[in-house]
Formats: sequence, structure tokens, C-alpha cells
Amino acid sequence: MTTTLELTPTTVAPSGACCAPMVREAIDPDPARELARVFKALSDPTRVQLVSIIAAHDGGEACVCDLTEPVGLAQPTVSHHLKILVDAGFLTRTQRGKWAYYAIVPGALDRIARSLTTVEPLGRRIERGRRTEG
Amino acid sequence: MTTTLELTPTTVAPSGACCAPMVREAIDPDPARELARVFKALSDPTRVQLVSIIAAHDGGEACVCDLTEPVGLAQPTVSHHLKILVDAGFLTRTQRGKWAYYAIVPGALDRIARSLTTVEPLGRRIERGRRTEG
DNA sequence: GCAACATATCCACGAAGTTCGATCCGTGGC
DNA sequence: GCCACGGATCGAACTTCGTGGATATGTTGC
Repeated sequence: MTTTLELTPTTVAPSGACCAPMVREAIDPDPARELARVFKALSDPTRVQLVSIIAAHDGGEACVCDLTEPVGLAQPTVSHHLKILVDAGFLTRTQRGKWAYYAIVPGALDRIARSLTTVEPLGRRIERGRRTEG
Repeated sequence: MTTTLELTPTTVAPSGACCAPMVREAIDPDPARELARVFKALSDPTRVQLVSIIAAHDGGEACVCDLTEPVGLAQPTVSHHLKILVDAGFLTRTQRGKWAYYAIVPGALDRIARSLTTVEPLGRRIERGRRTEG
């Protein structure tokens, strides 16, 4: 996960057809794909539970054996979900002895949260500063 | 969307099997499902683009005719995605004349962002209370 | 009422995701 | 080396999702 998930302005939308014009540039397809990929990791109830359970554990980490029972799923399924969360950058995996410990990546959730609030104020902060370059 | 999407402590996990014990209660299955449902709405690149494009529009609103072209999809598909975003509580739909205007719900993204940061500090706020019995 | 236009709904198809049994891999103890 | 155990990978069944063509609904104007 090296991508910086932000809604940075990059593209220009020349349109201005029937309704309101663009006052800011929207997100590019590529960052949008990346951002969606991260949200997809949290789009499953089981994975939301897993993140929450791990975060609730002492040290912010837990092994698979502590996770299968709370979510009520088979071990392969839990492993599958954990892999998705690791790939998305939410968790890290550390092998200690026979056990694999999954831990919350510090600031990962926070970074995603910030990429959300970046979009929010756009609709309000605007001034009549239209530019319709076609 | 009447649900308060928070990771409020509710369940108790009595376990303490092999690794770290729980220092906080994790999220319940029901709120987890609800939270996942919201994230699923943003788990598609097209929908991330739509939210961003609408937010970038003047007044934080746009009609469908302004959206089909930027995302490069057919009108029924865009309508489909917009419906999902409305159902998730991110957008509102207002019919003005022939056009349907979709607008960002103020504070919606912010609320989701806050439900994310609620999980974050849990892993750090703990003190060394670890116990490795195995 | 009828035509034109914007948008929503219906339907079908291909792609992707979730789940779990069976199996393989890695570690620790003997 | 061998066995026990935790966890990952594989394979397959089932479900859900994204997509768009055809069509219905609703609005404006005549």
C-alpha cells in the first residue's frame, strides 16, 4: 500500500450542460479505483468485525484463533478476510511461533477517514468562481 | 438512514485463549452489517467518482445528465449507482422540472469518517497488560 | 392528448465475492 | 524424523454485483 489515498484535484471537467457547473476538479479514475479498493475491504460485515475485534484486543493485535469464534466462521474464511484487510493496508501480519498475529496499522483508518472528509467541505466552501474552459 | 454508525461497545468477549485478551468490547454483528453496507456504497470506483463529481459541482449538486459523460457509463448504470448512494445516505435526490438533482448529504461522509477514527485509538491507548500464556 | 426529453425500472448476462471442506505449509516438541 | 497444531492455499458451490439494452414513468411544451 504505497498509494496516497486523496481526492486531489487533477482532472478538468469542461462541461456545463444543463445544471450547476464544476467549481472544483473531481477525482481521477485511477485514484477513485484505488480508494474504492480500500472501501471494498471494509464493505463486508465480517471484516468490519475483524478490524473492531483486533482493535479491541490488548496491543491492538490478535491471532486467528481468537477471531474465528467471535465471527462464527470457518478458519479458511477468516484467513481469507484477514488477507484482504492486509492487502488493503489495514492490518499487518506477524508470525510469532506457531501463531500469526494480526495488528491494526497505526493511522490507516485515520488516513481513509481523512480522504472522506476531504470531499465533504467542497460543496460548501465554494464561491462563484466558475471556469468553463471548453 | 436512521442508524447511528458507531463502534459502540456492546458485546462481551469472554475468551482469552492463546494471545492477547480483549481490553474493549468489539462491534456487534448488527452495527457491523450496517457499517459494511455504507462502505459497500463506496466500494465501487464509479460511485467514488460520482460522489466526488457531485461534490465538485457548484452547490454540491448535479443532475444525471452531468454525470453520465464523466464516468463514461450508460444512463441506466449511472442511475443505478446513484440509487445505491442515496440508499446509503450519501446523496439526496430532488426533482426540479425534468431533471433530477443529486446532492451531497451534509455531514454524511464526515459521520462515516468519525466511525472509522473511533476504532483507531483503541490499539494505542492500551498499557502493557499483555499476557502470553500459550 | 401527443411528442420530446430526462430519468427510473426491468431483465439478463458475465464477473466477482463469500463460504467451507480438503489439503498443503511452517513451527514446536519429542 | 515424526507427529501435533496453527494457519494459508486450493477448488468448488452459491450468491451478489456491475453493466447496458429495452422499456416504463414523469415532466414540459404544444
